[in-house]
Amino acid sequence: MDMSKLLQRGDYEWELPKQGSMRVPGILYASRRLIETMDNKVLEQVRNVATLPGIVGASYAMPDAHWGYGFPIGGVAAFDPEEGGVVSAGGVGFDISCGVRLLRTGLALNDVRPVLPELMDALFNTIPAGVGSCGQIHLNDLRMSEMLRGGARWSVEQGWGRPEDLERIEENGRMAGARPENVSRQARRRQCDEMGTLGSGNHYLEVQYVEAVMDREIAASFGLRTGEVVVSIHCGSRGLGHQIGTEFLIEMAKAAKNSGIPLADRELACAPATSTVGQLYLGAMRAATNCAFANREIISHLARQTFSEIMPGAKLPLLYDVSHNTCKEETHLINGKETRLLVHRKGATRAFGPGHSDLPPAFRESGQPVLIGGSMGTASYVLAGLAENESKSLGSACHGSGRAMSRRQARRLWQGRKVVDDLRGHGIHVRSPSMRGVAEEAPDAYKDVDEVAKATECARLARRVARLRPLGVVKG
DNA sequence: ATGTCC
Repeated sequence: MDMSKLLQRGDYEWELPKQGSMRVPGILYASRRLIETMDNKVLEQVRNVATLPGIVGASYAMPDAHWGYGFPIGGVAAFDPEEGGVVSAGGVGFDISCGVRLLRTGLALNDVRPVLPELMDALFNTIPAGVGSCGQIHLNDLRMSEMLRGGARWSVEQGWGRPEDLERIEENGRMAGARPENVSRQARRRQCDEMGTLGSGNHYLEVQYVEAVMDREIAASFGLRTGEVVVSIHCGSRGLGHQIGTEFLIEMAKAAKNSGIPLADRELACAPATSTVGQLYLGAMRAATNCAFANREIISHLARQTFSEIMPGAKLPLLYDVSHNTCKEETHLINGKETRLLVHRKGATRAFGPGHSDLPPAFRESGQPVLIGGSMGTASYVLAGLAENESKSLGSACHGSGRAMSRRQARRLWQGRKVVDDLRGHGIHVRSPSMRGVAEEAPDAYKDVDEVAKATECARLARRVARLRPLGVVKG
């Protein structure tokens, strides 16, 4: 990255000063090394987002930021609807409400290792993965609407999940304001056989163990102990979210033009939040959020069934489920005034700190679990939100290690089969329908997750709680 | 991310 455009505000904070048509400055949180290796495109996209109507505070980039569609992945931007603020489909991302959840198992590493190959085969056979994968659940139009309105609550009602999971999902597993009637026939059709499927790309189910605990008190309150096996699930709203994103990008391109919003990049397509298109998108996007919540709940149910067959008595309680591709209505303190905002987090995780009123009682003292997915061969992290991030990043943190290179570049450098064999040599069992997908997801195609997690803590966005090591991966 | 170009 061209460092000459940035002012260093702290060891882990960099400002892109307001200039030209920018309405607010850009703020990037990262170590010098992470900033240096970031694509110049990230800075350009942070700048572009800062020009959009109604943006408040700043256009933010998290330590894992990289180049995305219009908005950077690892970007946070909030807009005030009463000041002409916009909503943007590209600011949410194609995979609406993509997110991570973490299940504890109560099992020790040594109990699981002997059955690991068998366990991974069973998980791979039970949980459909890959592009266009279909599941056992088929939804007609009526049930589709119920799912889109009910989210994870609907899954639980159908018998695919447990009632006690719900308070451990953002929004209690059901996003209010969902408008199933705003979801097109095409989006519904793409989703009708895809519930309970993982999808492709960077989506996965990983069996991991707690390798190290950084904050003993919070780890204990989360029920995480060194050597315990956990399961992480990373996926989103599948074909439905993608279709909604695609359709509304077109509608928003028109809406921006009609509303006279100048776009620095056509990928920034957006509509005033109070406009017809803006409201239609919010209703559809919230329905897609419920689809993602429902999907992760069903996948958890399948994982629980599989575990109980191989490890009788294993319960797999949910620690937390949080999205990292969202636009949410939240109240934040802006210039000393409580303001209702539309907060876009694209490849960024909500990370509310201790005492936040939106958190369930279980996390009021610790702050919200922040689930950070690494790449296949490296680590994942559990962090906890910090109250001081409210004024820094509107209560947000990073979402993963972030890609360090394009998929095409990764395919040129590695062969999927060899990646699987290398990981097997490190004790990690990979199951995937696509060796091409595995090559694209090779561990070295990602940034160093340890450095990203450290920068997130040093920037005071979240506190590191535990480091997770993969044992087995089902990869889409 | 994605019925990876209806």
